[in-house]
Amino acid sequence: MPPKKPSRTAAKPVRPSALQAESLQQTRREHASETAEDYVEAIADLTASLGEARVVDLARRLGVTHVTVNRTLARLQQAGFVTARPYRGIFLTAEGRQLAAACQQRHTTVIAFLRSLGISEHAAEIDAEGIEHHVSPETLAAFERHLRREAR
Amino acid sequence: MPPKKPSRTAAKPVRPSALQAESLQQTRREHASETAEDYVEAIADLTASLGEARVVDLARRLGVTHVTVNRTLARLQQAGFVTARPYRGIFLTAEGRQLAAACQQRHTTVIAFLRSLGISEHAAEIDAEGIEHHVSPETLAAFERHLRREAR
DNA sequence: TACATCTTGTAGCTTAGGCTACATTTTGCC
DNA sequence: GGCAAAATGTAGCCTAAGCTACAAGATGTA
Ligand SMILES: [Mn+2]
Ligand SMILES: [Mn+2]
Ligand SMILES: [Mn+2]
Ligand SMILES: [Mn+2]
Repeated sequence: MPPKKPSRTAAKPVRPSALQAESLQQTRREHASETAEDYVEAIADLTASLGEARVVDLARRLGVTHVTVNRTLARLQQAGFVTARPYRGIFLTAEGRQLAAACQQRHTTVIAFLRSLGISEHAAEIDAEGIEHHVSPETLAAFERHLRREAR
Repeated sequence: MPPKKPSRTAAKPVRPSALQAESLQQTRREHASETAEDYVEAIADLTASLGEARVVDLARRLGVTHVTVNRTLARLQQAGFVTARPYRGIFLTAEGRQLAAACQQRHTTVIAFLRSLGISEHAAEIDAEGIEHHVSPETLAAFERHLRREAR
């Protein structure tokens, strides 16, 4: 017989499709909030070190043009994370500060966790910037647990 | 004096902007290849279990409509990862199979690593789907090292 | 063989996030 | 105060990735 006749009436795949679909949908949702998270975190960092966040500073730090920053800030304002008046600095709302604090904390934890595995500072910084947005509360807790165990 | 007069002549921020910009740019590059990776991996899985990958199967597994699958497949064909003839199944090129194998391996490693930290199967599956694309070779090696250590 | 159902394809819409080019406002400095 | 440079804003372009609605081909079964 020929090697593999595709049976039209689906035999069960190894990894269930429903679970992978759920995972991918969650990943897409995380990507949708990722920009907001990186922006508020950057704004909080800049405000802490410079007293305010300006469009150019954000553009430099985020690695995009000031145009991209401007349009994104408009959305973040709509979403209630920042306040901005034309030609003035950018500031976080209470909601924005809360999100920023959570993101800063998570970012720090992810980097510390990667470092604890012996990963170089440079690679840890780079990988953490992407990984952080896909770390569920359960996984974040496991990272913290591992760090506490390491500290013993 | 007022609390914080923003000095226009940038004092050095805590986290250097250049490093964060580099990290974010790398994250965006990873997102650009993410769709291709998830697709070839799904095509390989389906081909292994069903003998071929069809548009509907991919749509179900990826959690999107068949329209989205169709347009993405056109791009993957352009990129040389898959071959497809109208109304026929989808198949990987040699390059596609190579990418799929690497992604399957990495996916497996990431899940095993998360499980080894005590994370539940469900959370591990979901988080791995996002995390996998942001794991550099150095970090992947660290995950494997940790798994070998655990196995002792 | 006919026909209903399943599958695949396509037209056209939306949003997000990049960009260049150019206009306008603010700021620093003489 | 005036002016150049810096910062900010805006118009308009691109691509990716999602969608609904509809068209057309393929398949299985009566
Ligand atoms: Mn971050
Ligand atoms: Mn990030
Ligand atoms: Mn994935
Ligand atoms: Mn991601």
